[in-house]
Amino acid sequence: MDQALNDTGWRGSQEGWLEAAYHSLLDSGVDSVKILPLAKKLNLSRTSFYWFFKDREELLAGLVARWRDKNTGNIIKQSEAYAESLAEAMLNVFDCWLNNDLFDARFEFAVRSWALQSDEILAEVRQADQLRLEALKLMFIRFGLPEATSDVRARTTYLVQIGYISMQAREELAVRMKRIPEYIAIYTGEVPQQRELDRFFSRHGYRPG
Amino acid sequence: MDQALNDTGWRGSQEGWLEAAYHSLLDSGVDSVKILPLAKKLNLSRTSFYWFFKDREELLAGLVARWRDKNTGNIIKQSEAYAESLAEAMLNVFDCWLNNDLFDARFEFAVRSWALQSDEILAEVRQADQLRLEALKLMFIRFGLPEATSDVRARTTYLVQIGYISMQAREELAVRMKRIPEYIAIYTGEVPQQRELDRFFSRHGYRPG
DNA sequence: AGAAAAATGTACATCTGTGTCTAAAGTAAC
DNA sequence: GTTACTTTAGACACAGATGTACATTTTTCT
Repeated sequence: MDQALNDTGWRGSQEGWLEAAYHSLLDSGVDSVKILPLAKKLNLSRTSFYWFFKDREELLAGLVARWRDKNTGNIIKQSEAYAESLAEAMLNVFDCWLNNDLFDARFEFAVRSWALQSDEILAEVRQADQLRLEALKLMFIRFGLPEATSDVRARTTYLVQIGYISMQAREELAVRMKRIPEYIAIYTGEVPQQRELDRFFSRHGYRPG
Repeated sequence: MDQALNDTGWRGSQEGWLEAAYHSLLDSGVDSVKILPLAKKLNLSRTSFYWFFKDREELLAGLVARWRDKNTGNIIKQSEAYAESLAEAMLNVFDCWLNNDLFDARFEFAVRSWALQSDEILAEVRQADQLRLEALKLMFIRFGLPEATSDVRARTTYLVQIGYISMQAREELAVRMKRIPEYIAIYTGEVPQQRELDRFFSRHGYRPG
């Protein structure tokens, strides 16, 4: 049987197994990340896995590292991006929710579900939450809101998104975009200017109409 | 070995297995709901399970039924409860988030995580979300808000809570209560009156100060 | 071409879980 | 107390997963 080879000239690789594990995690949760099924998907012998990883634990650790590297960091970065108004700053953060390269929502949900059965993962998730909330709160404070208000608004912003992820909704871009101005109004208390919205829409390839 | 007996004079029962399954689900997710481990916890033979349930599937179906009966319904009921102002109506809904008898947050999260690996459960969750959002939206409309605004505010209210659940935070009642007035202000656009807050605090056994 | 390294595959031992069949024990009713 | 019914547990067959040992193939380097 012909097999696709990678750069190295070999069929398997650490990356290959990790990638397969990632997809399995997103589709069906941690408990589906098992070596035997992954081997079947990859058309490889189960045991060749052990050449790249010590054991299943090491594979799972690789997944966590991947999540941490990708999702934590971009929210913080976006919350610190340049903006002339709070509404514009908020729209910068919203980039995360619409651009999968900045924030991988399905990955996020899978890891949070995983936290249910692992204290180690729960600790990771809690730390991520704290860092992200802190960054958002600072954004509100930077635009002059009082501390208590900033705290609750940061929570609202963040939790709505985590909740949305948890709903596992699959909605059209247009549907989500139509709600954006209202969300901005609720979160920031100020109505976004048309040019701010236009800039936002355009960078997400959306044409209102 | 002495064994606790139930009303019927027997050690096991459908309820007993279901209750054990429920706790296992909440603690560690669906995949932990296995007959063998449950039997160990209950100090019963694994096989006596099959006297009460056809198979594992039937046990899981029992869990879903329990979730549907408990969590879906109370949000709707609270959103329809009598209130003189939107802020007061909102506080009625908030009862759910603070009273475990009205809304079981951990159960909710466990079921949502379960939905990741089962299309059947995903459909259940989606239906529940739709019903709850619709009820909240109607509440806003009842108090005179425009439709689009009502929709997004209903989402905000609901999603913040789902997000909060997904954070799996364990916070003091006092910490959560301090944020309540801010949340009400964000969600409804109006500041709650002191007597409304006092009524709310008192029914949750909280004394500010 | 031959040697070394990298990767794969087969066989084996073990563990955890499911579900069925059957014998035994416990409970209630007469 | 005997009988009927309910519940429990032991034995068996089977499936899927993990990890190790060892032989084999494939690629790279010289």
